[in-house]
Amino acid sequence: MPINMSDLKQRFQERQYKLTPQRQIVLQAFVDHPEKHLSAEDVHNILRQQSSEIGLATVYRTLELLSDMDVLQKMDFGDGRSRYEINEENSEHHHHHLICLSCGKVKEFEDDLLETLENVIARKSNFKIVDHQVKFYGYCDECQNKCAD
Amino acid sequence: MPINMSDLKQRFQERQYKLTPQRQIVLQAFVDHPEKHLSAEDVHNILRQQSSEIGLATVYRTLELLSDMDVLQKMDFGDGRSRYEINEENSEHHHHHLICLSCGKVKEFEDDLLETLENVIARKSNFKIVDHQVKFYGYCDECQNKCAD
DNA sequence: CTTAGTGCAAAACCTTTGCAACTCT
DNA sequence: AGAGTTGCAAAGGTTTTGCACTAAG
Repeated sequence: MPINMSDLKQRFQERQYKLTPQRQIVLQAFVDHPEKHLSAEDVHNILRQQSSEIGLATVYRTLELLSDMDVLQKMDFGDGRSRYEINEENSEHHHHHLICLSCGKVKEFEDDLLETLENVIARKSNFKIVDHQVKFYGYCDECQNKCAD
Repeated sequence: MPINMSDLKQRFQERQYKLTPQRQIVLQAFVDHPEKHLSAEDVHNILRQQSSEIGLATVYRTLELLSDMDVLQKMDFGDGRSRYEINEENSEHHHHHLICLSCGKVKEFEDDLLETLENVIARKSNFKIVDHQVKFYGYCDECQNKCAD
């Protein structure tokens, strides 16, 4: 269960934020599109298509707010816009992103090995790590077959 | 030795690029500022300060060109602009970036452990990895001491 | 009711592009 | 000489902001 609704309500209350319909439908867009990395415009389009009118500025403000609350995670794939995905709170299992340099698709890869690395870093450089983001660039299965680049 | 000048000349010739003074001073800015992650504007300012006039558009075009040539590596630290650093060709030893969530400083950490992970991924998901970028978010030594956040 | 949130349009940024002038090779 | 390069200004695209209006708690 990715999102706990009652817990969410509480986290809004704590900060005296209001749980408006706009904020709910933005979050719903991410629930409806798992494994996607939606940009602000993506979210805006999804909501317009389902006749849930919302201003683009509100989308931006909501994405920032949800990121600050650690409900979403902001990320960058080098395509000139920020993208977001739901932040799994049981962050026991991290996943990494495999970005294909040929077709641009982004795949995910489950892995926990980085915990080890985090510990090494914490010890060696006295840096208290709270999160990480890993991107691998390469060529996906399909593109490798198309042409041996 | 980070940059081999005669090798560089050759790589320009191969692609019929010209080794103009502008391109040289942009690259020089990175040589003069190791361990920094310069943005286009950073480079522009550095060059203006040393009275090496250059157009900002040229800086952008040069940074893109040098990235395509793998002389520089483009990266994103989430501050709304692209940053670049010299791409060590003896890429035997990778380094990761430790980004402090409090003061924003970026430290580097040398490490090779990720090779292992790359092999695991290549086997499991049939993805041919050619590069990776790892960012760790947390709190640096100084900021940990200032306040226990 | 009171405070926070929304929508719109304008502004702010970073980055790219068209084009005439220029310069490496 | 000729192809590639520069600089400037304008355009493009994403994100932020000011402000009057609206709605959640």
